[in-house]
Amino acid sequence: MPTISDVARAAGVSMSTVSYVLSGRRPISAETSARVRAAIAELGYHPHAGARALASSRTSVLALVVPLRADVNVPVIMQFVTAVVTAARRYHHDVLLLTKDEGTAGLERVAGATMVDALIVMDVEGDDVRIPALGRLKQPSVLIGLPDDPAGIACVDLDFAATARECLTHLAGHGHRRVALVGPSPSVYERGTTYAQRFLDGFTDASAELGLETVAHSCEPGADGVRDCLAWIDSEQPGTTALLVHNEDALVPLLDELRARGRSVPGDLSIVAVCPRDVATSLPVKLTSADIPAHDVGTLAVETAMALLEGRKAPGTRLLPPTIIERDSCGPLS
Amino acid sequence: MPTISDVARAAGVSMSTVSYVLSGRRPISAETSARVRAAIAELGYHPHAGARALASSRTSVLALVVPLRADVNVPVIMQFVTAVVTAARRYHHDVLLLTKDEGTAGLERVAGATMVDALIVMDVEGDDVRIPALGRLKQPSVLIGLPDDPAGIACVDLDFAATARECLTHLAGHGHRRVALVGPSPSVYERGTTYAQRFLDGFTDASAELGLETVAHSCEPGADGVRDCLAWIDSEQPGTTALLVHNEDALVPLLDELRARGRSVPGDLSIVAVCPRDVATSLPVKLTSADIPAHDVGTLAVETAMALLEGRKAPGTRLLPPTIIERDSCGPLS
DNA sequence: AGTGATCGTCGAAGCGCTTCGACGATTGGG
DNA sequence: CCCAATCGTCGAAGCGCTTCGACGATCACT
Repeated sequence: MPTISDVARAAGVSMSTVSYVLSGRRPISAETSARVRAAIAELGYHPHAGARALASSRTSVLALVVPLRADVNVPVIMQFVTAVVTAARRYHHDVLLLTKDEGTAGLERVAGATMVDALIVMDVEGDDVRIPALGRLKQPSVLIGLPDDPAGIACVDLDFAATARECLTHLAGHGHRRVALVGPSPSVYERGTTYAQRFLDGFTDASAELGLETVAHSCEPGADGVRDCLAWIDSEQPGTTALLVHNEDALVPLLDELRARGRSVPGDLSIVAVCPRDVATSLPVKLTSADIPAHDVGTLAVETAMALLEGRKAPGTRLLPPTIIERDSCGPLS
Repeated sequence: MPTISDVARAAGVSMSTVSYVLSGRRPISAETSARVRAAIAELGYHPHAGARALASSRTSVLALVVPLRADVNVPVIMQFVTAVVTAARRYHHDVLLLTKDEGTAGLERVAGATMVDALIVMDVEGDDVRIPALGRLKQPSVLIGLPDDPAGIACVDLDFAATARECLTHLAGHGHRRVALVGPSPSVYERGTTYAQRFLDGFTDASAELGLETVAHSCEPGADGVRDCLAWIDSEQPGTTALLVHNEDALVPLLDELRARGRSVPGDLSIVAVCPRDVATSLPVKLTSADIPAHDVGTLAVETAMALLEGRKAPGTRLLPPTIIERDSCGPLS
């Protein structure tokens, strides 16, 4: 492995000149620069990441903390991950993957060892113990999600309250007056994952504003969970004409069950789903949906982290506005 | 941030003694060791990863290259990823996540910069251009999958040929003589992902050995793909009594379609699926399946990498034996 | 009692890089 | 035409750690 001094020797310049060619932090003449670059290519030189980190106290690595749990749709998680990795690469950064189950210790380990420049944390809970820990680190961090008290940490997420509102408005616009919310698994609420609560709050508020009759219920995973949830809705609010489904994994069994009961979509029942595009379009009925912009949120999280690293931009909370995409699952009230 | 010399001063020893306490590479008296540990805890000392990497040329980081493509089931990919991360942590290593779309350049970048000690590469193709590139690196690597020519690189995977054989044997044991293979998306075959081909080869061989009548067909994603595939099978081999499904994403639309046609499982048609446990058990019919042991494969990949790093064990190919789990989708021929 | 080993510790070299200060050579403005 | 600012480059000082060689002390055998 050639070092920077091999390159310097080959190009007939000093080490520092090579360094400045690479970093652009001082002006270097075009000829020198060209000679250095030629030497670099010739020798196949790669700067040693550890040495660079030691000398500059910058690592060009971002930590990303992902949940392991299965109660949130796995492909959605993966979309966040790939968005973060892809965006990080555009800023010449790599991504170190941590799992949520390491908890606070994992954050402190990678931050304390100066393995990363910044941290991005997914699946934060309302009263997440990791938030005070993040505050103590010398690296900046960005949350994907919105805890009760961000304590000055930057947050990025979809505006779930506004999303619920938009969905209800859409349904109301089609004449629906009785709507039920099929929520995530109860474990998501219990865990204090705030997106579920924010969606529910938005749902409740908008329901009142629009003068709708609504009920809401969580939905256990699996076909049984869906059946129970539908049964609950039928008994609690008979005559429901539309479902707002905030649960990707319930969608398949839900459509199955409705077909089994002979209830057509959107003829007998309208559905609006909250899910990524690809999920909405891969089902037997193309679902009218509020998009989960995992790609945008992940990208924005990286951009926020970069802004923080460059010292610009006060951290704050960025909630992306919802996008409703009309497809085939939402009809007028018959 | 305290450094090792702060710790040394606080404990009244030399830097090297602190280092030896931490690494255990030289004997240190119990009292000294205790004093050093106390100082470390007191000061909240964390060794600087870059400095350590520079001095020792070891990073305690593994690279993991994941596919971005959607033609292979995303939750399965995620299972590999979490298995690798979890196993790596047991060996005090972290995981740097790369995406396949960076190709050879990504490998060379992280390896050239000495960011990682070893690389684990998922979704390798038959004639994968990354294999020669991996061979040129100074770090060892492990493939999850089996290329045409591993060129001396260690490989870990499920034995897909044996899996196909076991599945057919299972079906034959239930009296089935006409079986159809519902394969992955054509793009998986075209891309040269060998697991699909190995499964098909095992299927073909076992079919001959067992004297079965069989056909095989790839299956495009979505409900339409499934319908086309079923239509092809019906016309090509009427009287097929069992399906061997090597395509997680086809499972849901397949069961839908069969129900729509009024064909009961396993009454009219038996199914054996190749998929992870949780997929097999989350469908309306609990599927008899050959397990995709993503967790085991990921773990084994990490263990192989560690063995390589420690210089023990000649690299080679480890194919895990299949496990068939009987559930409710496979019945006797009626 | 003599002699290797081994134990327990220290000091120093060096890993490969960034960055600061210095310095001669150019510029540009007044 | 002079002075200050800028350009282009060099040398050296670290960044925080591991590891090698050295050395006195202890130990286990003869």
